[in-house]
Amino acid sequence: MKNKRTNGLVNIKSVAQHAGVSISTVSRVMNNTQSVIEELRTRVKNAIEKLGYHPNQVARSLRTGSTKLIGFIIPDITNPAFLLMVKGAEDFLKRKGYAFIVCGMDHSTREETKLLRALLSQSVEGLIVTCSGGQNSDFTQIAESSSIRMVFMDRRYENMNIPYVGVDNADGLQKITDYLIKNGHRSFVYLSGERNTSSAKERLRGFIKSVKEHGIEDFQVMYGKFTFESGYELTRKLKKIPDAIVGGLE
Amino acid sequence: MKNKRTNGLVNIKSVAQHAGVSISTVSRVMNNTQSVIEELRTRVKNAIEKLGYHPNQVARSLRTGSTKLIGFIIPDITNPAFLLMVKGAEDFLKRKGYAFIVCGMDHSTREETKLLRALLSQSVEGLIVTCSGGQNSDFTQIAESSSIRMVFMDRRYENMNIPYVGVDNADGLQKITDYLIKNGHRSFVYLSGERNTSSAKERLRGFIKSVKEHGIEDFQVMYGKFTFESGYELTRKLKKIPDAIVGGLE
DNA sequence: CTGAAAGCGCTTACAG
DNA sequence: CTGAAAGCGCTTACAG
Repeated sequence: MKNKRTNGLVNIKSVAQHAGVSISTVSRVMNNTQSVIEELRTRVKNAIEKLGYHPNQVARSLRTGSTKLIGFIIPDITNPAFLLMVKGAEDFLKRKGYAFIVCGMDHSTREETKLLRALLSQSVEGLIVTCSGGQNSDFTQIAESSSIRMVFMDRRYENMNIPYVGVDNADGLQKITDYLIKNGHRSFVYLSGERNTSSAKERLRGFIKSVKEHGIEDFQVMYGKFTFESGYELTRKLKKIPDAIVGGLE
Repeated sequence: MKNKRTNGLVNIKSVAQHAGVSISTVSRVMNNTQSVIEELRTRVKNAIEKLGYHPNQVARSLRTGSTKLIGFIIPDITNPAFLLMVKGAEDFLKRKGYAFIVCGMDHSTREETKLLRALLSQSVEGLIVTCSGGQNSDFTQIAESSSIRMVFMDRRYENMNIPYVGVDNADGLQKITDYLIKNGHRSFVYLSGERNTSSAKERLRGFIKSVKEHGIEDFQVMYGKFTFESGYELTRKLKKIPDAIVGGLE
């Protein structure tokens, strides 16, 4: 009943023998893919139950090409902001029978490329990516030549023709800044996250648009990272206190 | 060059044809598992490079029984405390060529069992588990009959003969409480996390041991969850303010 | 409705 | 050193 190669899982053959049917029949009962007469069906079900059989998903994947595996690539696995987005997807896809490979690449473009390769080797069926920076030509090339299904989340590589899900960063920051100006603030400091990420660029664009439209000239842009610590450090460097500080951080 | 079943990945056969060798030779070059004469070796390497070949990990897994996949089961994927532990393991195992399936079970025992089943089906080679509560008989039974390699992290099921990595909760809380008593505090409120988890029990034990040893009788234990919010709510319920509040939370 | 057979893409004894 | 063949555990045409 135990087998080293398969983590001790019983295989379809042993179920078939135990039930006195062919493996085809066992497969049909499991997947409900063709009708099987009641008699055999119950024998198979009993055997499955008795042996504690669970189908080997690796073999199934190889055969069907469907791994039921989705890969996530995010900048930092310990940042709750990213994990909340992952959880949203997880709650939905778990019900569809998918499992997840979540990988952090520590904001590293090289690591990002390595992860893409690793996840492709694992034959993930789809990939959700919050990318590391402004561009990554290796990543782009590999992804495009692989025909993997993929979607960007929160940040994207703009030169790639890949679907993207994210908030309207530019509009959000513009509205925030409009609001501050409407309330009488006239001098600004803007704190930006990693300057080459799409989200940082879009947010800055919204801020700039607002101050320009209102003819504000007293503003300064500071670049840091998408962390609380970075916001703290940047503000400590301030020479003079502005009317308002706008944070385009995470 | 593209193939629907394999996400567009080139297979070993096409590499072999392109290089004019057998697939055995391609495999040997890739895995460096047997010597191959220079001439063939370079032809294979060129073919691999040119076609952008990456071996299908699913097929390799089925053959070798080694999926290079480690599963994590943690109570909540959005809680940084758990993710920091995951990251520690990740940093190490990534260098060994392993990928990760991280799953949150929302503190649900039923979900925990489902995840175990799913991860076994995916043929993970090992499992790292921070468990949901004090016991889960389905979980125990499935795990034990599967011979999966497994280790508990931070919390464990005490009735299982499985390795466990965690801090010495009892000793820690005892020292904290000793310290407070030494500094003159005489009345205590103890805030506990989910009362049936091993970590909550151990911590409470350390606290109790300390107060008993010092003959302190003015203490009260309150049960909540391992969250900041829970700590807040519990303290709001306090009728009178003690000398010290001891938090056995995360 | 059922079973025997082919095949998914690899690795690895086996024979030469 | 190399290739042809078996086999990992499934699914799915194919024949009956």
